[in-house]
Amino acid sequence: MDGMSQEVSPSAERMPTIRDIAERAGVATSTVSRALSNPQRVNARTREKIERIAAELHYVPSTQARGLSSGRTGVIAVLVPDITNPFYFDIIRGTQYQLKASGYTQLLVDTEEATDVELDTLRKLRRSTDGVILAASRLTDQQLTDTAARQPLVTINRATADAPTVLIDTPGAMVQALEHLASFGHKSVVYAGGPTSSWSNHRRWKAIEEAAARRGMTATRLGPYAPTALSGAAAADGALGTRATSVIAFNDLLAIGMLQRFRERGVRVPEDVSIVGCDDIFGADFCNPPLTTISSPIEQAGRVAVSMLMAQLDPIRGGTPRKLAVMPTHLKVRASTGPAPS
Amino acid sequence: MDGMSQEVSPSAERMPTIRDIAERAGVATSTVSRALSNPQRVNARTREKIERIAAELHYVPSTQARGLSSGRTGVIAVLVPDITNPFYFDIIRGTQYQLKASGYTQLLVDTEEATDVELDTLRKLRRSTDGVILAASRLTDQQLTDTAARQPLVTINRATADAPTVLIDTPGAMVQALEHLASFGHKSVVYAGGPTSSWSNHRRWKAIEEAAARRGMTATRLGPYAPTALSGAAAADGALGTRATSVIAFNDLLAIGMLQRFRERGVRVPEDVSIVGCDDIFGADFCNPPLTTISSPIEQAGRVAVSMLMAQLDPIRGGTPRKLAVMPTHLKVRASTGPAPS
DNA sequence: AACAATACGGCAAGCGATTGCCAAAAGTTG
DNA sequence: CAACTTTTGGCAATCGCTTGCCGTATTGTT
Repeated sequence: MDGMSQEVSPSAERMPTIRDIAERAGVATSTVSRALSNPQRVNARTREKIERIAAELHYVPSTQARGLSSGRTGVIAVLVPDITNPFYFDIIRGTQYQLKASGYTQLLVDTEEATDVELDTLRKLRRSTDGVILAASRLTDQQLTDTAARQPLVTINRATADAPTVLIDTPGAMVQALEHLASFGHKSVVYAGGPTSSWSNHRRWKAIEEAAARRGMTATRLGPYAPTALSGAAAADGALGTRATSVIAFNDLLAIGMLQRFRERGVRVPEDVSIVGCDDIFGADFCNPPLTTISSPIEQAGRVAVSMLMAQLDPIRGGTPRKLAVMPTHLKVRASTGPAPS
Repeated sequence: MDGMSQEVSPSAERMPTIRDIAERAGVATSTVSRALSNPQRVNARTREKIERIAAELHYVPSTQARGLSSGRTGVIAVLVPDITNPFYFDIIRGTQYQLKASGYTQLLVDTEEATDVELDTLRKLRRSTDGVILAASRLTDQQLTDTAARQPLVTINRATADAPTVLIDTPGAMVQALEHLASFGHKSVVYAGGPTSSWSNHRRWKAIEEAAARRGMTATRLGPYAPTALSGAAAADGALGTRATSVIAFNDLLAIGMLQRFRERGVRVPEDVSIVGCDDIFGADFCNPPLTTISSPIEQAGRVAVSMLMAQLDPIRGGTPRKLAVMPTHLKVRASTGPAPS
């Protein structure tokens, strides 16, 4: 008995390498490498033998070594401003799903709504990823251009000339929302704006401003507010100050926060004020009242972003990469909007 | 002009390596390596010079190469059963925050509530990560033991003898919930159970069963239900069949789904039936009615898990690793619970 | 002043794969 | 059957960085 020599610490036994396999199989390491990652390059019998031994040894290739020599890492980074914002769940879901299907690993990073964190992360990731998907980037045009020149990139909800983009057509739906409100007799609307550095925020406001002008409605812009339920209180109070009868919020988080604040202050929704959110996040359907909001196939946006990135990484198989994909949106009418108070 | 030779594709220019820096600085690569990752090992003047050159060149070390030679990857994987379940947001937030502070990169993986995906991921990750945090693992005890023997591991909400664990004391709060219901005169409670493979699920039921027995209440177990709002409909219908006056749900997702279903069916909450959730997720405070639920410092659980893992990875600095941390919980009473119908 | 200790930098051997190049073996063809 | 092509496998260089081992240069100790 030599039970004393037992090793307890994890990963004590050295991991098998292609060399171990090569020795056992009586071939060179190059053959093992080919058998495992380029099967048709090697004789079927040899390959089977190698595969069997690899399985016996519980061989797992080292992504590090593979990446070092091949130049590819098999990792795609997905950067989102705030991981706890439910809007990004579905995007993340979509990218994760599609990346997995393409044999890539997803590296998820929360950039904390901060430009410098985003920039810094991007820099660090340049070496260790094959590409990145940038959701709702807070970067300036110049920064984005520079970044796109340095690493394969796809943006979501942020148009650039330099990188493929997936756009969710919320501005289009904002117009629908406005018409919906107009049909209820609302003459005035306030837009509870999001972060100044958000590109979508500007687009949404522009769309509302224009559509309101066309319809002879008064549109007021408030904010910026942080895109969180907490900020909803400030936004609600601000909206009340304008005496507008309806509000469109930058996103559902903000809208839900406003809903809560209105309730606290005894303002009835939709009797006294109508409110429209944006994104149709988790919770929009069960808040009180359920929120009229702008819905879109967000998970699909994530999937599309991945496929655009894949096309960029492998231009041969991917064909001419699409430079722009626009996801359709539609207004989902629930109970937070109603006739204007008379 | 030789504008023709311009390269357009991203990452066209070769990335600078320590060799480039070494040449420019007139030192050996080993010195550069030390200056950058072991600063006190090299003379201050040399180091500064190297750092300056590195900055000029926009040098980014290759994590691949670093990992290959050092054996450490700087990556910690966090595995969660379902990335879109809001419960995990805060955990993820917590781990992300703490990992970043410790200089690690977080690799987030969704195991799709599937044991085999979990196992497979774990295997692949063995080579490419320094450790893993396993939230609400669906593995069997045996599988968990094997895994813990192979790679540094910390579990959340799943006790093992073989790995440090962070437990959220929901069973304790279940007792509180039961007493809360009892004080309202409820004589019967149904537990809308979660996935069979969930360890927490069993613990929660055990706690309820015992506490109910002590108090002379009738406790019925229903399920298993998928821990999603969608399954809430089935759970609600099931609960109605038992004629119990109160229900405790496996988690808030399920509880919120039940809330919606009860509303559809004209069952009033809490007048006809009281309902208690678990986790206090995003949405629990603004659903209709706001949900009485079990709350805990979840983000902190994530942070604690990371620090336990760090202690495991570096036993010298980390001191004797704690094997168990229990996060306190408490009942958060909102409007979904009330007096038993007479 | 003689000796020991310490600081600093270089050499070179890896880490575990991939891959271009080459030679031997096997298969084709007229 | 000779000449040629295709398969198949091996050799060895690389990828970029870390690190053990050594030789000097510098500083400190009696």
